[in-house]
Amino acid sequence: MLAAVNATEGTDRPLRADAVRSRALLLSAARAVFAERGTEASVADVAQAAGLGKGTVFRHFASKDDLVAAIVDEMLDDLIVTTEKLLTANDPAAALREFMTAGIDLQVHNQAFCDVAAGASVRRHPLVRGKIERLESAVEALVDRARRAGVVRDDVTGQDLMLLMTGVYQTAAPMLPESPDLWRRYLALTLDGLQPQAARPLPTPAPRP
Amino acid sequence: MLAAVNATEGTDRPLRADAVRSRALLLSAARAVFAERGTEASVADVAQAAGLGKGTVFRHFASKDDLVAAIVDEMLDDLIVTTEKLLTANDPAAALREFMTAGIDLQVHNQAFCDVAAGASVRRHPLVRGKIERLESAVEALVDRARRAGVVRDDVTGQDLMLLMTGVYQTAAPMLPESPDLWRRYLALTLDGLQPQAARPLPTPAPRP
DNA sequence: ACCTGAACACCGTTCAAGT
DNA sequence: ACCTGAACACCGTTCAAGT
Repeated sequence: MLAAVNATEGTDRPLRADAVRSRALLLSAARAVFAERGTEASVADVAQAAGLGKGTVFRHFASKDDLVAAIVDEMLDDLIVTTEKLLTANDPAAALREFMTAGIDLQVHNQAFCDVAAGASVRRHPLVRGKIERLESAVEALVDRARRAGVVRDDVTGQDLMLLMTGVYQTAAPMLPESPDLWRRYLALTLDGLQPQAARPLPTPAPRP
Repeated sequence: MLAAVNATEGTDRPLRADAVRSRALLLSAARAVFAERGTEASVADVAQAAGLGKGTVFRHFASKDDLVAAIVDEMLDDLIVTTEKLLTANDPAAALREFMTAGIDLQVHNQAFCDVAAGASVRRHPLVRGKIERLESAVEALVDRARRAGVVRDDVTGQDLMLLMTGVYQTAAPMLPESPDLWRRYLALTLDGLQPQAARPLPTPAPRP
């Protein structure tokens, strides 16, 4: 019930060699299993893929959510790096489009990431929330640049772009088994709505950052 | 394992009076419970809310999915009626916007409906699939009218509008607890992208109907 | 310190026993 | 015919017993 016996409980004294190995095996197994079958794959499945007992999972991660959060955290790091690189790209409009493409691609190829992008409980996990905010501020900078270049309407925010990124994926999701590229259609449609020329006043303000 | 003992198994001889009552109690309880807490509420909870044993649920519905499908089916019927009424509205652009609003409103106020609109397994249920197709053809007619009036770009289909309806909801979903009206922002943004003036060529064709 | 599997409270589903 | 709750195979999580 309480804070649980995480390997790094409070103070982080060094792990024993076998524990280091177990942790790495678990993370690697979780990456593969959750990517393919989503977060509803069982903890027992992850433990088996790692060649360990399922009790060991809970020695290293206080809950299944904590394990999922660790995986998703890595993926968010990758996306943050990609986004920050795009901040120095030549074409600000293309940079914005490439951020959206990278984020949606991640969801298409990783079932775990799109579970989280949609409402899964891991979204509220402190580790994940923090990373989402870091990503959001990088995207905010990306939008600012595009706005100054006059290639995006001036009433949209970085958070809008973040939400639209997952929204575009979700729009196409029901058809993706039959039409794996359909998300590109709804991305294009969304980008058309983001043009300054298309702008009509929005009825609801962006939520406070 | 097999087709299961649904109350209307194959031939539908009339139900006994107590069975009619039980079925009605179950449907009514399921409506309330699933609307509030989504489809992850347990069958035991529905049974308890109906004042019946949980075994009774499976006498009337072969699986939990069948029960959810019965509820969602009713909601789709309502949305179909609303949509068909809109076919005779004066303003074709407003009619399209009102369809989207009605569909999103349903998701905002009914957790079960938005579980299904997102990828839940019930989406593939034959009962639900059939109703979605009926709704889709009504929406197709709505789009045709708007297209002929020149108020919507000519490369979008009824299915596009259906997918966008659930997509707009999903876009706002993570923020809805804090900003319950935020979906109106993304609906407006999406409608801006649907204007003929905003249209740039789309990279991926609509899936075959 | 770390790993493990049996044990617990849940879930959807089945079915023998009651009316 | 219909209802019921115990029983089953799962799930996430805990923890005593092993190394």
